Amino acid sequence: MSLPRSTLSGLAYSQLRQAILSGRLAPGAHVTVRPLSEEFGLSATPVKAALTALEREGFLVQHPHRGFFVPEVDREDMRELYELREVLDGIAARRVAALPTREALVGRLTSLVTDQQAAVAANDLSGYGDLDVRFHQEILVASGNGRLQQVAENMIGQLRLGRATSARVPGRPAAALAEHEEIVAAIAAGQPQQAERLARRHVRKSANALDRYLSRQGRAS
Amino acid sequence: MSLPRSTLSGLAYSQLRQAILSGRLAPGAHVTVRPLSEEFGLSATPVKAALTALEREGFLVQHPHRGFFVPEVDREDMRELYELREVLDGIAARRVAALPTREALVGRLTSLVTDQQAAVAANDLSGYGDLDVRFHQEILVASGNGRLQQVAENMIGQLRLGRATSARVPGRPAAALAEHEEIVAAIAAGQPQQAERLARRHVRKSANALDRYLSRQGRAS
DNA sequence: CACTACGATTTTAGATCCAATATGCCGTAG
DNA sequence: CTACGGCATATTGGATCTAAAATCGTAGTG
Repeated sequence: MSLPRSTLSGLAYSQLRQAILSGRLAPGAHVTVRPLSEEFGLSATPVKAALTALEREGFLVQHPHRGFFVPEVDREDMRELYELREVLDGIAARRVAALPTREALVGRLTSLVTDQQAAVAANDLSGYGDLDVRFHQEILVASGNGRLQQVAENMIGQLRLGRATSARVPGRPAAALAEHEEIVAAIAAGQPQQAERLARRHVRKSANALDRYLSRQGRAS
Repeated sequence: MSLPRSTLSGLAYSQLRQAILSGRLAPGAHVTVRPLSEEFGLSATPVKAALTALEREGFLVQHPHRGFFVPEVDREDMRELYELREVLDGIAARRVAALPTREALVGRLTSLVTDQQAAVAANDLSGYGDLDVRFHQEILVASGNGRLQQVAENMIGQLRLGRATSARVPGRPAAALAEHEEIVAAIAAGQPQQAERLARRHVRKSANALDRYLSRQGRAS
């Protein structure tokens, strides 16, 4: 949930969020007010408001009287985040599989899966990553539970702070794609329990693949 | 006079949060800055910071250029909140049932269940309600997932905004108590799957009981 | 040469001030 | 009697300014 765009605070909020998620403000960086207010052409007040809002969402951490820092998401944090995503994505899949009006959603998901196949075939990792995020977002939005959507998207955002993504793991995109197909099939068939089970397994497998990959990388370096 | 050892914003935050959750600031109320800053003996700045923080957590809603209002939690909101709580409490129960060090937790939970039996026997609804919150909080804290704890406690807080609680439903406390005992037994026995299943069913039953009760009340009025 | 104490600088936290916007009331016209 | 429009008021959103806390560099001492 973002602050209203009509206010300057809202403007500073979205700019800052973008800067953090894009990595322009690197994890560990000390975010100070004055350079930002100069960059945005604003005074300190709306920038501070944006900083406190982002702190509440986990995109910044605050040390009293020292300021705001971009958090460093370590493997333990990733474990926490994936553990939450597992159940959140699971309940979202369960819900949409029970929707009488899920026809249009299934169409959009099928189309996204097709695009994902093309991206995997072309070895376009970054493109696949974007499509993957959109796939999960479609399901979250369609779940009709605004709070669920908000919390899950926040977790996805925090995961992006740890620059590592499971799409980087060799062979993972192809496997994830097959799991996406299974999930869509369960949703289309109207099988809530199955959809939840598959969605949870999908997230769990992504988490495990990434974790194993990072541990290999850690030993290699 | 002793200055607050933390920040004044933090002071205003906890005071305000308390005022909202206790119902002193009723749902629908327009929360304005100046009366609060006078009541707390602070200037506007820390009060505004507290308001924006509470807005991010769902304890206030903001209309641009109009201000902050205490949200009215309707039955649809309660459905959303309980749906989330179901999976959050479920994963927490699953985690603690897999902990090798769950002995102390089981002791605390057993003691809480005993107190709950006393409260139910004495027909002390408010006392039971507090013990119920503490029961679920113990499990969340012990889960070791800080983000899970934070999100789940936020949902519990938002549920408290809807003044209705399942503890008010005739017969529900006794039933919930029995479910608590089952959950503790599954945790003590080290059965993660069973613990998750029972915790989810427990939340679902509370939600259903409350929803049916409210629909009866709605018709009666 | 290392360590500590002190002071200058930076930066946050808070207070106060100002402008822009929404609301509510009242009078007037239809 | 109702609907519309403008004026007065209240309240937010934002800017500026001050004070306090932390950091960093430097100099002096053991």
